[in-house]
Parts: sequence; C-alpha cells; structure tokens
Amino acid sequence: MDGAGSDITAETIAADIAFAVHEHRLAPGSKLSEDEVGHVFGVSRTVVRAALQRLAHDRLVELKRNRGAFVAQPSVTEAREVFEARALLEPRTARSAARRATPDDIGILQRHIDEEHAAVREGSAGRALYLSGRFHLEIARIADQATIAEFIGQLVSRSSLVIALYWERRGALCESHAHHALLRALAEHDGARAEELMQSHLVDLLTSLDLRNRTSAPTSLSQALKL
Amino acid sequence: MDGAGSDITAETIAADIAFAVHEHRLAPGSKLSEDEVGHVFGVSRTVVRAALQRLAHDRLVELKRNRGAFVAQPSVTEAREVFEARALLEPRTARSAARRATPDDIGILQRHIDEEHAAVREGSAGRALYLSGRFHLEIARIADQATIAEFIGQLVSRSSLVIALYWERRGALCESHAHHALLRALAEHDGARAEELMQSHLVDLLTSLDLRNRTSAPTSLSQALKL
DNA sequence: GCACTCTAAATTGTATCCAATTTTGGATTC
DNA sequence: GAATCCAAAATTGGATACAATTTAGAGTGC
Repeated sequence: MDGAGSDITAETIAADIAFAVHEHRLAPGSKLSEDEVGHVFGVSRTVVRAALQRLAHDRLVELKRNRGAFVAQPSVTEAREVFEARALLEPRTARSAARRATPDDIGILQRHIDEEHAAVREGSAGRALYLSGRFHLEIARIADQATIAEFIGQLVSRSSLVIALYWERRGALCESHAHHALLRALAEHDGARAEELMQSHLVDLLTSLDLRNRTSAPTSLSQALKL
Repeated sequence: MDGAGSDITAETIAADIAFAVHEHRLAPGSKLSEDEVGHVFGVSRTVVRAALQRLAHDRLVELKRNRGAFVAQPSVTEAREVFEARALLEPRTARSAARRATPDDIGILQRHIDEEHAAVREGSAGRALYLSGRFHLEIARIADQATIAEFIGQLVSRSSLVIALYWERRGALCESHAHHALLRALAEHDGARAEELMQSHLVDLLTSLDLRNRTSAPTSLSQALKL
C-alpha cells in the first residue's frame, strides 16, 4: 500500500487519520502518540507534529499541552453548534448546486448513493457513514464554492465525531431516502426543493442524536490506521 | 513589549502576524522568511514553522513548497467566495445576536464604533479597518455560536487581504453608518432588521471592490512587525 | 490493605544539524 | 549589450538531539 513511490507528507498523514476518524476506526478520545504515528507512517516526529497541528485546527484532534494529541470529543454544545452551522451553510449551497448540477454531477452523486447502499448491505457501517459525508461534500463541490465547501468539509468531519459520541437511532437507514430525494431535486434543478430537503435532512440528523449522554467513549489503538 | 514574562508561542506569533495583516502593515505577497520571523520573535524556526502553518490553514499565508511563506494574495474568485460565505453566515448570525444582546454587549459594540471613528479621525486607516472587522466578530460572539464565530473570524481576516488588493472607494467612510444602524437594530432586539442590515452591508462592501485589477501589490518588509 | 511519595521511564517542546532545493551573482558567449 | 550557464550563498524540508514535563511504578509508612 505504501511501498512504492508514495510520498508521505504531513498532508497525507492528516488525511489518513481523518479518514480513519470518518470511518469510526479511530474513536473519540484515542491517544495519538507522536512516536507511534511516526513509526506507523515511517516518518519523524517533525512531520507527524505538522499533521496533528493541521488536524487540531480542523477540530478533529485536540492538542493538550505537554500531554499530546487525542481524537477530539465534541461537547454537547459543540455538537449543536456544528449542526447549526451546517444548517446555515448547506441548504443554500444545495440550492446553488441544483442550479449548476450537470448530468455528470448527478451520475457521481448516484454512484455515491449506490456505494453507500452497498456498504450498508455488507455491514460496513463506517464506510457507509464516510460515503454519506462525502455526498454532502460533493454537493458543495457542485455548487462551485470552494470556500464554503471547505467549511462544510470540516463540519462534516466533526459531525462524524458527534455521531460517534451521540448517535442513538441505530440501524435506521434514515440517510438513504433523504439523499435520494435530494438527488432528484438536484437532477430536476429544483433549487427551492433542494434547499428545503437539505434543511429538513439536517434537522433529522440532529434529532437523531441523544445529546444527554455519550454512547461511545472507549479509545482504540491507532494501530487501526494502516491497511 | 516582549521583555518580561511574555511567553512567545506559535499561537502568539500567528496572532501577531495576523494582526499586522489586519492593519495592512503587511501587504499581500510579502515574504515571511523563517529565519527573519524567528529572529524578530527570538525563537527557533521550529516554532515559526508551526505559526506559518497555522496561518496557511487560515488562508492568510500561502506556503509554496521549497520557496517559503508569503502573505496570501486572494484571487478575484476567492474574493467573491469570501463575501458569499459571509453573506451566508453573518446575516442570520446578526439576527441571533439581536435576540441575545445585553446592554453590556451594546456598550462594547458602541465602544468599538467610537474607537473606529477615532482611528479614522487620526488618519490610522489600518487600525480603523481592524476595528471594523472586530465589530463583525463581536456580533458573532454575542450570538454565542463559537463554531460560526470562528468561521466568520477567518473570513473577516481574509476580507482584510481582499480589501488590501481590491478596495476602490478610498476615503468613503461607508462603514460608520452601516455599523451604527446595525447597532441600533441589535439594541432594539430587532432581529429581522439586523439581518437585513447585515445583508445589505455585506453587499455594499462587495460592490465597493474593484475586482478587475488589484490596487496594492508591492510587498513590505516584515520588520514592520514588532512594536 | 490503602494511600502517599519519590524516582525512573516515557513523551512532548524546542533547538540544532544536515541534505535538498532554490535563489543570486558573475563570468562567458553570441 | 543581452541572454545563458554555472557555482556559491541562502533558504527550506526533515531528522536528530536535548531539555522540560508528564506519566508510571515501586517502595514506604500508616
């Protein structure tokens, strides 16, 4: 996987760790030791530190002074704030995307949904969650707003942590239908409908959380990284 | 200034540089040499690099591989995107702020406006611009949405760069009236009006730019840092 | 048996060092 | 005189070294 000419940089390490968090292979609270990460990727601590700082800036990792890096554990208020920010950004972005979506874009989104269904069928919930997030990010990309897309990307990542900590309705595939409806609105260039659907989809997500007690908590080894 | 117990960290260096950019003491395109910055702050390149990476993540600095760090020069499309993102976030945030604003909050905002006027009077346009940005950030803080406030903070910073590059209407104190009207709407808890005012204020800002040719460009020494 | 303390190991923060790349300046050529 | 090329200087990327802090654990006392 990393044998040949794969140049490992701070950016790729950060992306790999973010991906692992996205797929819930790295639980919130997990310690990310510099030596350990450096050993896994075969680089010195210098590069690892840059990667961790980058992740900390995205709020995926919390840096505690003299104590090291941990996968972030968003508080209840932070969880609410993340979804409120998404509610501000994503509906209007979906409207823009509906205006601009090409047949190719629709095809890409459809493939995302298909892959997500396949992942759910074969029981890989982590991958399904990742693909579900990518669907949202793809819409932002279609809207052709790089700046907003970057914010949404960060919020989607943080939502992954929120879901790991506070998700309640296990097994309910509430995503599939919402995403499918959104896809149709986009295909029909119905911006108003896309905006509405995104809005209610985000509300659904937030209400599917149990913000009283965190479900997950135990931390896993970062050995679940490389594969 | 930095003599006594001031512990200089990557964070404080990043803040100082960001402040200098905010006040237009550091022009877009300025080279930020690691050795130079390190010498100014009395730290090694290690901590300078961390600060520059942090600024790069905020898009205030552009890191060119093997070439070093430069104060960012937002493109025309990036300039538009920054203001479109602000148009998405700030009006609704102003509405929330109007709901929550306490007399103390209003006092703080009034003081901001007063200081801004004073800065304009004594001809320190840089400081006035900085305070004008802080006004927007303060509203986000009043809305009690840390996540959104962080985004707005980044966008305000980037707006500073955009203004440095593309500002046209020199001398027009278009800010003062808009901010004063906003303050009144907030004081009266008139959320709808605050939202409208913020919306049109942002449109005004965007239309005050000449997005055809960049006005500023020459780069200044980073010796304009410490004071 | 439990808590406390003190020491040793481990981990992070920062500085320095070396290799690689870029930049600069001058000499050469047309 | 202008462009090109080559070598020296400067700058960045990354690894290592060392100091400071935290963590772990054994030992002691009650």
